[in-house]
Amino acid sequence: MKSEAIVTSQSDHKLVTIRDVARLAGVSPITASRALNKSHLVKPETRQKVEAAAAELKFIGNSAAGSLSNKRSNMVGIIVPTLSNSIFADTIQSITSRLMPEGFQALIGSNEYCLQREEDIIRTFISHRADALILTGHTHTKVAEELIGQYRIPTVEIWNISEQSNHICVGMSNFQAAFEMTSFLISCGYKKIGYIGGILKNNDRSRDRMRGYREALEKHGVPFDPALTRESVYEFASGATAMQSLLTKSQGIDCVFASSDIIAFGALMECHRNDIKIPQDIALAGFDNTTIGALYKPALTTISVPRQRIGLKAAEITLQLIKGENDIQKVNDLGFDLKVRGTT
Amino acid sequence: MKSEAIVTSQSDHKLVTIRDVARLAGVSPITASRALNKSHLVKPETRQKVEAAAAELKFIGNSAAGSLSNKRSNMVGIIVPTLSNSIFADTIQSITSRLMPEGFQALIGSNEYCLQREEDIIRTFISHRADALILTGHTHTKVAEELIGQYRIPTVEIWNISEQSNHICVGMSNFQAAFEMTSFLISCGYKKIGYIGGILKNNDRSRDRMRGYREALEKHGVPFDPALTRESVYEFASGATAMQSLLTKSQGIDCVFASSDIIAFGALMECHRNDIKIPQDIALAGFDNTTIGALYKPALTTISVPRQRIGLKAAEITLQLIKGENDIQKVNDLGFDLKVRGTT
DNA sequence: TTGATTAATGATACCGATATCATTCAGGTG
DNA sequence: CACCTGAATGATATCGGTATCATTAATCAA
Repeated sequence: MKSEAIVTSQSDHKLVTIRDVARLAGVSPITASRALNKSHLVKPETRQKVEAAAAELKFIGNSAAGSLSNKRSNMVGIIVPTLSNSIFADTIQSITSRLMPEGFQALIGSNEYCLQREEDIIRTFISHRADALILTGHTHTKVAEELIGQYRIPTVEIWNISEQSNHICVGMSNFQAAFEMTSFLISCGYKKIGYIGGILKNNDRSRDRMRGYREALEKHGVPFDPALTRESVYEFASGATAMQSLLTKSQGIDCVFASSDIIAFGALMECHRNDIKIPQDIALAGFDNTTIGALYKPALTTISVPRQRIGLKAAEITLQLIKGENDIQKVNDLGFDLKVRGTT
Repeated sequence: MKSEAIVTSQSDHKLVTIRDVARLAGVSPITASRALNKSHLVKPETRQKVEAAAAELKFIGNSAAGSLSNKRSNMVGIIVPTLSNSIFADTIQSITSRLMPEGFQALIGSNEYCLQREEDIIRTFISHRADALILTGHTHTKVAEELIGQYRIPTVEIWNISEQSNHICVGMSNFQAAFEMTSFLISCGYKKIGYIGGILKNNDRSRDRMRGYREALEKHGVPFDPALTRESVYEFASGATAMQSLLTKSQGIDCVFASSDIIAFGALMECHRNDIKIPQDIALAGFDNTTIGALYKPALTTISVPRQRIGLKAAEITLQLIKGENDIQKVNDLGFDLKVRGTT
């Protein structure tokens, strides 16, 4: 039977602390703490008493106090460019589902493709003393790198790989993938291949994909023509607009490589709208292998990126770093898959 | 000129604290604290000294210590069903963009449509002493409600509204929206209207939409026929499957109302694949007003939900609650828009 | 002139957990 | 039997901020 005082004022309310639990269990606070966290140090019988007391009081420990004392926040900061497309959401999902069971809370930030915002987010993550950071790509502000260094935050980069990076990275070669896709399109016999890429500024993934397109062309003796390229944000409508621009201003294009399925699908819609037959009138390839691209008929030729595996591996490495392990491979290439489907 | 010792061991490293800042600025720690947070309490000149010292040392305060002392974590917990579709991402985006400038960090959790997982997330949010919670919908476990009560966490519910809820809610009437859409479809002359809804279990939004569909039918004298309904998760492929099932097993359907654009678009793809003309052979309506639905030709008839405004208003109310304001409207109906477009 | 008021700053204690260093006691050893 | 060892528990200090109360000096009304 539980007696409960009716609390009239909100402010004078005291939350249950580990001392309350300890008192009810008849042990000292430290023993209670040990019983709840490092149970091998206490007698099973004691542990049960403490657990019963904690349950009875619906005790939820104050992790701020815990962090302050043991210098571990049990939080991991994750920064992605945006949440508004499911590509990064998948990665976040797999990171958190790996970290949560280990008792970590993910702090999630989106920088909206802005490095300064990323720096700000990193600053708040550090203020919360995140035990580790997971960042998208290699490109960060100088100050951000300095802060990471000064506060010694283990950091993992995802979605691109490079030997030159300051941090451990988990992903695939965006350059290589774009190179292979472009080479494939050339091998299909397409002569005038347009390109719709993401915004290049401060975005190593976009840059590497563009570079892959360009170098593949050049390797096969096709001159790179900037007039056949467009930049687009990762939105359907923007992809459609870019496609429209290519269709009107760059006559004779027989193929378009979009550096994201989102963009590609927007382009697809634009063609559909104008009764342009894919792939008969113009071929189309994407990047990322989204569900919608696979479902459309004809299905979109694309690069399959192991989004979930990137998240999982990044989480795995993060846990190792937090544990203090040092023998971790710096560049973790998880590969990609060229999915040849109906649009080429 | 800065002299910097080379730190060999990682563990003996001390982070800069406010005492270091205070020492460098020649003031006491509390004055330094005040200078950085409640600057109106110190002389401008002092503030500048402290700020200069903080900048010099690249000081980033430990918010765990701060929270512990002033009993405010400056964190707000947000739980959505999933991140894997952009609908909730938009709301999160607008919540965080309102909260960040006020100095709040969002804790984001996705329960994957599972109430028990929601309860677990709430528990970790409480352990971090989130100053407030923003939850999706009205349906939570009993324990979750108890914890929210015991720990007195101000809570806002989003994406549905109800007088019966225990909490302040911000959204629109999913029932009313589905009711109006169905009524509209009936007024168009469609005789046999199928329905593909989200999973009903533990999901008040799905239930309310289904109820809206059903009651609209009945009000117009059309008997509700369970054989014309399907449940689907919020994925393109699942919508396609449900559509396929309706097409094969429920002959004579002339219209389908899908309770989400994601589902509707999957259904659209299925029709496209089978050369079923929309809206000539069958009409189609969605819910949520996603960009892809608007872009497709014919564009999808749908319900426009003020996703960003829901987030903004929820953030606004959250801030008020944290400030201790009490005169807040309990039910905040932000309305919806019936977008009649090409598919009906 | 004096008491009152305000602005600016500081000393101390405290938030709630846990690291660290005792302490106690049972059981094993030479 | 003295000694050691390890298991279980406890006392105290500490993490890094800030609330609270105290102090000082300057301003002002009576």
